[in-house]
Amino acid sequence: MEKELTIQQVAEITGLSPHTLRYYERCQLIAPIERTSSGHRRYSTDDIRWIEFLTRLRSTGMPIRQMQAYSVLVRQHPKALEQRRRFLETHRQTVREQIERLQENLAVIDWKIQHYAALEAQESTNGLFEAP
Amino acid sequence: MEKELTIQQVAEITGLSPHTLRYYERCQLIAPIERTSSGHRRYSTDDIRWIEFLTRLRSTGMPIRQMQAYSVLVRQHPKALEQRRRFLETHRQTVREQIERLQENLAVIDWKIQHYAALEAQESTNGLFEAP
DNA sequence: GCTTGACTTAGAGTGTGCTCTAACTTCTAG
DNA sequence: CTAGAAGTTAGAGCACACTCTAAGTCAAGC
Repeated sequence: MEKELTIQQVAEITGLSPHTLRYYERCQLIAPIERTSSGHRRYSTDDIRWIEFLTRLRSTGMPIRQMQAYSVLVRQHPKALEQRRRFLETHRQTVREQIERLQENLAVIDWKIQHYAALEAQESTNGLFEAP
Repeated sequence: MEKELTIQQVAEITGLSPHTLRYYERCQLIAPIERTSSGHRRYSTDDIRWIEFLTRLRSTGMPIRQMQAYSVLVRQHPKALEQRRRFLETHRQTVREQIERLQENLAVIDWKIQHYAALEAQESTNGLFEAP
């Protein structure tokens, strides 16, 4: 059940490079991964799940420092559920604000596109009148 | 009508630092700004408008390189409306995708928060049963 | 047994987008 | 007139998040 995956396989699954996977482990975003007798990493499916959640935090703009704090919290205080929840709630709020700002800016870009389209239309109409 | 603003005033209006404003000019995101006889910059309201649009592109994740390309297009080919529109349409698409990804990840974070809340509730219920 | 390719480490290097420094000039208020 | 605040430049420095290098070890197929 608990598949043991190589770093290369995990890289393919998660979309992170082996370099980045090792880097995340060094930064303590990931707990020390199991090793074979020869020192090669073998990832469990739980590890994959954790890495996948990490990448969600990352791609919602959470800095490495904060991810570190959360990772340490999860590993060292597994029973501090409320603290974890609060941490995620805070992040959720920043993500919501991020989305809102993006939508505002998107609206302005939309408006500009409309504006250009209108100018283009006007231009071609003028063309018609100018060349009877 | 055309107010002439100092770099400090523009910094306050736009939220960019004077350093960043000079940097943007060096990178050709901004056309060379008018100068007083002594060489100090004086920004026009049109300059402000342009800078404000730039910051929208920036905060929707457009890299400086692309902003450069767009700026040069606007300045050097003021009549290439269709090209500008296409450029913005392309960017609009990437912003939409960005928002979508954020919303997906937000949903997962939401789910986790719910999950923690449920565990917390369960814990306190157990507490009730354990201490009659 | 040997080759080829994947894995290991510590540490250096890279790209992006600012951000600051130093040395100097200029403006402004008293 | 002068102090000090604000402006100028070229270029150096910084924070972040990777990304790569070098030198070596290990594993799998022939």
